[in-house]
Amino acid sequence: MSELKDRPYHHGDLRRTLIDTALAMLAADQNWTFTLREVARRAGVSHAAPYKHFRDRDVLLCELARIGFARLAQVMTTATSSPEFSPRRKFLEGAQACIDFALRNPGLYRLMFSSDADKTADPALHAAAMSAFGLLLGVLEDGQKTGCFRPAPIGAQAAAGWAQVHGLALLALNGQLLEEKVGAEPVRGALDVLLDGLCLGN
Amino acid sequence: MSELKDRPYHHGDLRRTLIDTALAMLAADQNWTFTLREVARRAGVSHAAPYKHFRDRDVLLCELARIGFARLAQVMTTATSSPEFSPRRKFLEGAQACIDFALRNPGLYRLMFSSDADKTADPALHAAAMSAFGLLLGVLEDGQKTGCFRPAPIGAQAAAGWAQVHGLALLALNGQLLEEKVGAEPVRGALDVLLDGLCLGN
DNA sequence: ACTCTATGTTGACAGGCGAAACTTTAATTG
DNA sequence: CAATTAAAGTTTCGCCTGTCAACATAGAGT
Repeated sequence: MSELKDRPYHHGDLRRTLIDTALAMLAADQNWTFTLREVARRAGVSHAAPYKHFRDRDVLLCELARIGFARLAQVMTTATSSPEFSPRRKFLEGAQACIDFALRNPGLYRLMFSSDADKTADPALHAAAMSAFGLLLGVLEDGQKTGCFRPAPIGAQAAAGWAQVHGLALLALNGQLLEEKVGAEPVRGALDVLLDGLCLGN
Repeated sequence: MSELKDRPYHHGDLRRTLIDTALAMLAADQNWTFTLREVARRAGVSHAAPYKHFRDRDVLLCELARIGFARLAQVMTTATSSPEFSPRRKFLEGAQACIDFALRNPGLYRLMFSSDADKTADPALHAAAMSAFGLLLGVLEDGQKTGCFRPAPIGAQAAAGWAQVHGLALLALNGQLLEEKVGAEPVRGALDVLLDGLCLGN
């Protein structure tokens, strides 16, 4: 590779480099069969060096997932931040943003929702995941208050929205939304179907 | 274990035994990190024996996934077969059956929808997955014909239903449908929300 | 200046995948 | 019915991974 051999013995910020390298690998690989040794190799560092920064592989995975949720929350926030959007529009934009994120970061998205990243073990990861969920709840509450959404139990609506978006993302990721089975714009179409169930007056 | 040492050199039906053993492991493990050697060990056979029946690990995985889809299609079929069910009821029963299946067979369900079981590589697997999808399409077509469901593009409705059910199943599997976040009966509630979007007259 | 400690390195071990070479058994066939 | 052949299991091997332990180095703090 292009790694200079004259790198000083101490890397400087290996922790960050490892994270960045792993994120790059996740971005490049649809596969996401991500080995710690490979990360070390690409970072130009010995195979055991990562253990000075992460107790074991799962800790690194958790950290990556946490970063993923933070990024996801950010893109969803910006997608839904426009104040003149109707709740319906906000829901749509947020959902699309989430699914786009999944398609742009397939490996990372899979990791975030895989059971490998044990959310119960890492409070920071759990919090990051919850912040994305909080955005959804906010949109729903807002929509109910303004009379745009039906006054159904908000938990049910949240479960429906979350499941729908997550399900669409995974199906899209796996290439299972083929046009001959599901039409030309399945994501948009499916979200419209769900929104008909969320919204009043149609 | 209880394996008799006087097993004849030839196992008899190792292929079937391997599949059954692997299924049992999937049923027992939430984890589903399933090693071929462990299967061989539990089947009381040397670690290379499986290769006489499956070219590599992925082939066995594909076969397991295929069986999973066949079973899923069966439980969904029986759940929706009652002729006096309304389309709405049929959808609900089919969806619940699918989610119940996922909860009863977490490892198998995860495998079925993981990218490890590459559906494009195995036509039989693809066909099995499609047969489950066909059930959904049938219910939707029926519902539209009888005027129970809205006359929206059926691909969009199918994508919505599929994504919703799959998403709910995965979230439930990951234990992410906690009551304080999402209410007491999130699955039923979420399905009702979606059905409001599918059905006419409400 | 000298030590201490965080950070890297090398080497080792267990365990997994998969290939090759070998052995045993069952089936086919002259 | 005996002999050959092919199927099904076994052992051995190389290469990979995660993880640990022992050692090396350099930068920080007294």
